[in-house]
This record gives sequence, C-alpha cells and structure tokens, in this order.
Amino acid sequence: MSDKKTKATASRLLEAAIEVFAKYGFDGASTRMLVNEAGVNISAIPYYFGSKEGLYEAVIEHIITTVLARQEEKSKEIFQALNKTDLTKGQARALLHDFVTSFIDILLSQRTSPSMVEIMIREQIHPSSVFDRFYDEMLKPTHEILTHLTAFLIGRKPECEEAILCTHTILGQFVIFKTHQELMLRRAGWQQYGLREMDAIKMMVLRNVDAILDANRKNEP
Amino acid sequence: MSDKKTKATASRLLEAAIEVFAKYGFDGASTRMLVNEAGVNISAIPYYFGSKEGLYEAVIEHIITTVLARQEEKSKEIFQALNKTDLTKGQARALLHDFVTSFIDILLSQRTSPSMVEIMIREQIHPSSVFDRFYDEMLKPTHEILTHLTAFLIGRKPECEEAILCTHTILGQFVIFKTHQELMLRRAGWQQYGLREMDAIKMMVLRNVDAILDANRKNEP
DNA sequence: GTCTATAGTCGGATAGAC
DNA sequence: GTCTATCCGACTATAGAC
Repeated sequence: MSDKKTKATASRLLEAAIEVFAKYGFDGASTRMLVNEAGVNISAIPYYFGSKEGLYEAVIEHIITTVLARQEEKSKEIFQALNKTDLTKGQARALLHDFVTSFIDILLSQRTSPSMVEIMIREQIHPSSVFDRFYDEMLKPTHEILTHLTAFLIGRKPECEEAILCTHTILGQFVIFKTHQELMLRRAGWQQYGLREMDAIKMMVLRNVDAILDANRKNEP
Repeated sequence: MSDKKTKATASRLLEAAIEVFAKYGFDGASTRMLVNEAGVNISAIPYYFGSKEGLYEAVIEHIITTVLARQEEKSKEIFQALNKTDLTKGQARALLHDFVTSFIDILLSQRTSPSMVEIMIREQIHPSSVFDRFYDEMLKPTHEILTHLTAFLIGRKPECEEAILCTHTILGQFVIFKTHQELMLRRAGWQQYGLREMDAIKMMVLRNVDAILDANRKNEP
C-alpha cells in the first residue's frame, strides 16, 4: 500500500509538471504551482526528484520514452523497407506520407499530448542542459530515418547535405503550423485546429512534399 | 547635457535589454542582469520604463519600428507591383524570391540582428500580452502581402484559405532553420550558419518554393 | 511517506540622499 | 538623473514532527 501511494504521488507530480512546464516554461513555473496542480505537498519535489530541475529532467525522460514508444512501430517499418533491395519509389513515398500525416496529428491535434509537444518545441528554441539527451535519443534517430527515406526518393546518399537540407524543409512545412500557430489561426480566422482544418493542412503539406521531392530528384527528371 | 545623458542611459538599457531578453527570456532575465549588462543603476528600470514589464514593452516597440523600417521599401515595391494590371508571373516570382532571400538573411545571419529575431520567435511560441501589437503592426501586414503575392502566383484570391495555407508552408521552409537551428547544425555537422551554409539553404528553399507554387497553381498546369 | 514550519536566497520595486 | 540602502514578497530547499 505504501508503494501504491508513493507511485501515485510521484506520478501525479510528474503528470502535473508536464502541463505546468508546458504552459509556463521552466523559469515561469514555480514549485508552488507544480505542487498545487498535482495536489501534493511542496516537499514532494525534493523528496522524489531531488529538486525542481530534477523534476524537469524526469519530465524530459518521460517524454522521450513516450514518444519513442509511439514511433517505434512506424520507425521499424521504415527501417525494414529501406533495407529491402526491391523498395519502389511508390512504396517509399507512401511511407513518407504516412509518417508526415501522423506527425501532423501528434503535433497539432489537441487530443494526443499537446503539453509534451509544447515542451519539445520549447527545448528546440532554447536548448537547456537536457537538449543533448533529447537530440541523441529522439531527434537524431527520427531525423535520420526521415533523411534516409528522403535520400532514397531524390536519388541521393543519406549522408549528403542535400538530403539533410531537403528533409529539414519538409519538416518545416508543417512544424510552422505549431511554432507559428497563433499567426496561422488569426490569418485564417480559425478558432483552433479542428478536424476540417487539420485535413486542409495535411492536404496542402502532402502536395508540397511531393512537389519538393520531384524538384530535388537527381537522376530521372 | 542632461538630455544627452538621459538618452544615453535609457537607450543603453534598452539595447542591453534586447540582448538579455533574447538570451534568457522574460522570466529568465532578472533586473540585475539587465542593469549590469547595460552598466546602469538598478533604479533606471522603474525610472525610465516604469517596471521590468515596461522595459520589455519598450523592447517590443523598438523591434517593431526597426523591422518595419527595414521592410518598408520592399513591401512598397511589392504593393505597387500587385496593383499593376500587367504584372507577369515572372516578375511576381522574382519579387517573391527576393523577399524570401532577404528574409532568410535577416532570420539566420548573425550579422543583422539575431537578438531581435530571437525575441520575435519567442513571442510566436508563447504569445505574451504584447503579441497583439506584434501581430497587428508586423506579422499581419507582412503575411498579408506575401499571401497576395502567392495568391497571384497560384491563380487564387488573396483571401482564400489555400493561399494563406500555401504562404504559411512557404514560410515554414526557412523559418524551421531558425526554430530548429540546433537540430539542423548537429545533423549537418555545421558550426554555424556561415556564408556557404546560407547559400545552400537559400538554393534549396527557392527551388522548393517554385515547386510548391507550381504544384498549387489552379488554372494552367 | 507526508506534513508544517522555516531557513536562506533572490526577485522587483521604492525611499530618499546627493 | 543617479546613486545606496532597504523593503517585502516569492522563491527553492530543508529540518524535523508525525
């Protein structure tokens, strides 16, 4: 029973911390806000996580684990496809479309885990001391596998600069709808990204991704 | 002479504040950091700007003014071109290329004003109370004029959703090189965005912009 | 494991001499 | 206009009772 309670307190604090850090940032979030949101005593932070910074690190750890678990299947699928000798461009393109579509869902939908996304986006813009882990365990592997796919589709080697640049521009297509969300909503007169809006974004992005790949294809024009 | 000194103190504080707010964010920057960086007394903040928040507002004001002044010529040029009845697609595309190129320079070059860009990017991600002014005076007019240009190039009306979405994806192409700068540098093995790197980015982005416009063109395929 | 109480620090803002 | 000194509140972290 004491184990049960322990876990409940620590994990309630962790979950609340995801929300609060996402909303106010590390500096903007106070320990009092964190414990009030979680409904736990203020001493729970040093007790379970050593310090406020330790709690933040635990949040990052949790995000990495969660996101990797969610991506695992898709990444494996792409990895296996890339190792097949008879992979067609059509199949590769379908894999990329699928990846982009689910990426857009995770990034923009309020249903999945908006707070984790917020924190990840914040870390990109001001990398803190945890950014190295973020990069090594999550960003690099994901970016790499996408680069492999892109490289195959434009007829280049996966280590080449063109493939990396091209991959980054493909990501930029939809990441901007998160980083410049407020601008987009106001310009389009939208209240939020609902189902209809998400579909419009996906359609535009997929069309553009295809156009970009065609424009960067090396051999057969 | 007292006027001279006044101006010197207030403006030194303002300029230092741009650097410090850019580096640490509003919450992360303390009044002591601000005045130390500026080499002025701590009382200068409430004396000249009322409060730390007032100083931040003055920084935003300064950024808006500076950026608008820098864009004024190009915006006017585009505005006049769009009002010509005989504007060709080629001319419009050249104007867009020119705008995108100088946008990339401002956004990514260390020479121009990296701190102002940092603050602008931060405001996009967590809009604060000053975001409205930011949007009304800077973002909206700039986004609108780009949308007009894009709409003309894809054969749509400037108010239509497609044109707004397409404009946003075009911006995303290169904004991601700022928002996800650390990721890009590490993936490419670059130390910074130097001249060579900027050229590689510009070449890729302009090629993709053309491809996107062609893919979204309504009438003549 | 969880609580209260509090230590110790640093935050922004002010009062008042010069 | 500029300085020093200081207030007061909020912060994180800890000590120690239960």
